[in-house]
Amino acid sequence: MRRRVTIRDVAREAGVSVTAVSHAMNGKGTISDTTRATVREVAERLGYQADPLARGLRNSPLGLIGLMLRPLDSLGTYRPDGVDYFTRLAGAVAVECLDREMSVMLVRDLTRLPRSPLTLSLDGYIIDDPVERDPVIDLLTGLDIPFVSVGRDVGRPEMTSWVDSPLREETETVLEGFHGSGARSVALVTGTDRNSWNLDSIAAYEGWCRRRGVRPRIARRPESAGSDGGRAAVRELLADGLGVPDALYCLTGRHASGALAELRSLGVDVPTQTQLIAGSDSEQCRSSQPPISAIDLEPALVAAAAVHQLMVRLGRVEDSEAPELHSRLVPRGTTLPWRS
Amino acid sequence: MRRRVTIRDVAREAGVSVTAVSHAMNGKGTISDTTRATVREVAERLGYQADPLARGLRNSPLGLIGLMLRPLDSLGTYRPDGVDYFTRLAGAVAVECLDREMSVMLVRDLTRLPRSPLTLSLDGYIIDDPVERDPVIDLLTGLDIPFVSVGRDVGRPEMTSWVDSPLREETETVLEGFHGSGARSVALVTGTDRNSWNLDSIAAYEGWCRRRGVRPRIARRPESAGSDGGRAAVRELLADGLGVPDALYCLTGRHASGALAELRSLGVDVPTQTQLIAGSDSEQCRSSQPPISAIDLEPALVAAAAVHQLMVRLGRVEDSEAPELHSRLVPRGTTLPWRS
DNA sequence: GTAAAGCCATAAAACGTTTTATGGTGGGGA
DNA sequence: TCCCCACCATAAAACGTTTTATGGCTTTAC
Repeated sequence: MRRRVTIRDVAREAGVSVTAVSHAMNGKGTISDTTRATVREVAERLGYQADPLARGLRNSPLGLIGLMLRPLDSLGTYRPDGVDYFTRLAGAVAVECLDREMSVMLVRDLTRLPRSPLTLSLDGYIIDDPVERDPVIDLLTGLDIPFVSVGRDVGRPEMTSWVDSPLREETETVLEGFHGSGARSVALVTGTDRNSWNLDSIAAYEGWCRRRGVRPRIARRPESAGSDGGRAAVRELLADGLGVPDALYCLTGRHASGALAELRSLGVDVPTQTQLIAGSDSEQCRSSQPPISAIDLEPALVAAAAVHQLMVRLGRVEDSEAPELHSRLVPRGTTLPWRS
Repeated sequence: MRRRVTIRDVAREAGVSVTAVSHAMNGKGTISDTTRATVREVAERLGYQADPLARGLRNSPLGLIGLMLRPLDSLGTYRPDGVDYFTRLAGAVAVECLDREMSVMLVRDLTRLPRSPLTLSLDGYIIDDPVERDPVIDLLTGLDIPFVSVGRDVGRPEMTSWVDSPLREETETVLEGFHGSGARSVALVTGTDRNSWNLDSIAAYEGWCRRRGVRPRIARRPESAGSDGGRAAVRELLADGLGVPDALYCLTGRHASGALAELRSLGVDVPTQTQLIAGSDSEQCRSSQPPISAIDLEPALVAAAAVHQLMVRLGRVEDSEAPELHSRLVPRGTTLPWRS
């Protein structure tokens, strides 16, 4: 019962050689039409499917790609409380793959040994938020494994295999929204990972400040510091002698929730005295008191775009235009009503 | 560059046989301590890792489990709009696995040929919401592949390898809540899939009605009918001559959003005339007007429990107690304030 | 002093494919 | 009649492991 149908069973049943079966099934070699038909018929009847492991041993594609969530690698745990962008992205990628007759597996940092099995045999990779000059990208490049990153590797301007949300416009939307509702002093709280998510947002913020004549106020805290990091960031900002900012843009949801708590415990009312937006929606944003206005990065769209581009690189689909990416501001209780 | 380090390379370098290397690495066979140490040292130096494909050919575990989302199989698409329980579950399972040095891949209906490659070589499976006497379970049982289901197979009372939310208590909470806020006639809208999610909820509902002396009113619509199904369910309920129910419990979020729309277009005010709760939270619930009160099934908890139990079955972990499951009612705009 | 019992190492088979190289048959051209 | 070639089919090697069977060498037991 345990035993599966092998190519030998088909060969015996069809009265031909193993080679004939292989050729008939894969359309290679030379074989007469009638033999091919017989073999295929027998294979179908027996429910034969080539064992992908045996096949993979000879370097055929497995129909399986890998997904690496780099921020979780550096975080150390794959279950950070209150962060759900990653689970949403992973689920969405999986679903995108299924619809394309492929599968996806989630993979840890490839440069950390021991690697989990199979990882070097996958057909391709999606790398979410690579760090600057990410060693994983060196590894994949060296092994000739195709990949697409979500977010640029900021240390490799020449690389083209990436997709990303329009960070610049997002930042612009947030800052202009703040400004439009009267906020003048707008501060930014970012993480410390050197990925495009942090660096591009900072650049966009600084550009906007320059154009608007606003003095930039930035606090950086490690992503791993969580809400404590957000609290500390607020204290740091308040210590610069420029007073309480009118608005705060925290890239990560956990920083935002810490920042909100700190502001309130300092007696600063949100949103009337200071408005707050998180750059990445999460459960913590939704369940804070008041719930934090946030940007929904639409991981489903990101996944669709990334998978599409990877399929192009794998030659499984022709190079059509990729789905457009855009994110969405979800106003909640930490922003004043904006003109929409 | 492309070529990986093989067991033969290690053997040559260490001056021993291939067998010796295999035994040294896997702790099997008989080998002296000194040889083992040498081999391990060489393997480490060369960065040797056994090829999982070659290894799998001999039936060793791949470190990879499969996840099947049965409702999506019957739905036909893996990307149903407005349903996010599945992506959340998939992501959470992935993350749970990573934290255990395993990987997970999402897999389509195994009984549908052609199967995607690798699927029959996986170490184990998690099957979300199996249907009654699910053929997939027959297949896995026949192949001796360990599995855990999320939700019971209602046709196999003898099966023990499952985890589930406390559906009975959930239903009880919802119905008692309705009752406590004055609702007397409480109707139920379910799907038509014969899984424990639907059937257990119905049983719990009927039991409650009996105890409370309430006349049961149930409408069933296919899950695939989406919000149109919800609209139709409401029309069906209103046609029974018992008037507008005081409260409605719709198991699926899409049915709930259709039901809400239909009620409002019929001039029934929600929540003052009829209250509404969805049994499974989703984006559609959150973005309806008004947002629909819903039960968050806490897919992260479900995933943790399921993965834990599967690891026990795989013998990768001793049989400790599994994480407790519970879900959470999220009150929004379609319920009256309840005493909490 | 011999037999039995470890101990250690290895050769070879097996896993299920794909691919390369080879062979056999029949037909057509010279 | 002979040779070459096209056409089919197959044997065998290869992929990188694990496992089984075997054998030589030391000890230990009697």
